[in-house]
Amino acid sequence: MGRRSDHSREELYEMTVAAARGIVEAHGFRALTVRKIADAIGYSPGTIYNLFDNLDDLIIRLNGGTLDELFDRLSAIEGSGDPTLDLDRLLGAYLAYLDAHPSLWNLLFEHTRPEGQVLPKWYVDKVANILELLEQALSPHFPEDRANEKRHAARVLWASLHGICSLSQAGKLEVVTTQAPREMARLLVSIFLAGLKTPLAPNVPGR
Amino acid sequence: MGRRSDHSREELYEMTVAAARGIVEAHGFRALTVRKIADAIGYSPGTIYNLFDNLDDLIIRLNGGTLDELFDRLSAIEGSGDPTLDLDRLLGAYLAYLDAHPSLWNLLFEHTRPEGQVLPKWYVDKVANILELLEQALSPHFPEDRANEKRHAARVLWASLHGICSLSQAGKLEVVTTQAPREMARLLVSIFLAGLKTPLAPNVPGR
DNA sequence: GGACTAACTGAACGTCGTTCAATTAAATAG
DNA sequence: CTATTTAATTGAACGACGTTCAGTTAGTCC
Repeated sequence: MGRRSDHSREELYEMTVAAARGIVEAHGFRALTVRKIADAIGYSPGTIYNLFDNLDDLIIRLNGGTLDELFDRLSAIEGSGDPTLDLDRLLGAYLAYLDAHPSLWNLLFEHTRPEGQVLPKWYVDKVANILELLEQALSPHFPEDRANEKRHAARVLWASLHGICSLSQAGKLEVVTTQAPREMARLLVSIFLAGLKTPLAPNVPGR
Repeated sequence: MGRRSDHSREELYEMTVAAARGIVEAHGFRALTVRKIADAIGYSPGTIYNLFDNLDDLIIRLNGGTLDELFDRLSAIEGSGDPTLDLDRLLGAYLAYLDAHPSLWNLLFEHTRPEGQVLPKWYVDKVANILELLEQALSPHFPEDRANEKRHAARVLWASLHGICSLSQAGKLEVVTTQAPREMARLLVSIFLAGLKTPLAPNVPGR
């Protein structure tokens, strides 16, 4: 069979990503194969390689969409100026998304590129946008001339949250509580904020 | 060819795990295949299935050894009773191991079992042993009747450290600094400890 | 020395990501 | 309107993967 033009290139692109997303949400990221995606959209595997470099590329695009969604949820909540309150809201929205789309969240972090490959700039930018929201919430704790420390703190907090969700979801924490990640994340945020309230933290890089 | 008995079953087991470890350290965990392991030890792929349930099982055994090594390094440092000092030493040893064996550390956390599979008890116990060390270091911050909170705090700290190392190693943090994980981990520990020093943290579940 | 057991092999199965010559439809030119 | 070019789509093919298992052989036991 030759050219079909049942769908435009853009339509095909959207269909492919949507199909991939559907497979991941329905059967987990281990079930995501090029052949299954092709089946789902009614095209052959080869066609997918006309749209994406390879499966890794496709996954990164899909993950980009997930980051967009996450950003939308997080940026929808307006800041109050109180870090404790704002962080609590951000955390709530984050965990709500994780609850609603565990498989997508999983794909976001469990997928790793082959060595040597770096993430494209547009992807890194999406992450930076989310980190920006965290920085905003942390702002009251840092004077303007300490923007760099704020940057670091936001990244540390983000990475820590990720660690909690990641390990508990993977069952690698020997946790008994059912609602473990939520409680642990709350505990982290409270300890973290209490730590930031102390006038000067020791051990800060560059001490 | 039939029975060879060039090696005992135990020897064969050790050889296999060692070969797997060598491949991971040399070429990363994506390069770890049953066929390559078999090549490395001079046996056929089928033999490996005489020793392990499957590749997942083999990897978990290998990871078990990594956990043992990590525990050895961490338990070698004797506690001083000062949480700041002790945590700093633990962190140092942890990061030193991560530096020395990045690929093993990678395999430890990037490997995920197929859904439904749970980690064997002996594996979970090894993790618990490491967490015990963290709990010990945190002890001065918690009275004896708050052992449960100590438990939680140790797990939160461990998971957070993991998140930092994981994300920065995967290049998913948009970090510019080269020595990023080390600095970030130090920052986390200092903020975390400062947070624990405050008599009462808000939002802690059940406090 | 013959029967039994257990180790070991290697071919085979089904799956995967990926490539590419061949085919065919749309787009363009004359 | 026809001929030519261009681009989309296919499906077979390749090499590699994890895993299985009938068949072969070497050690073990009586």
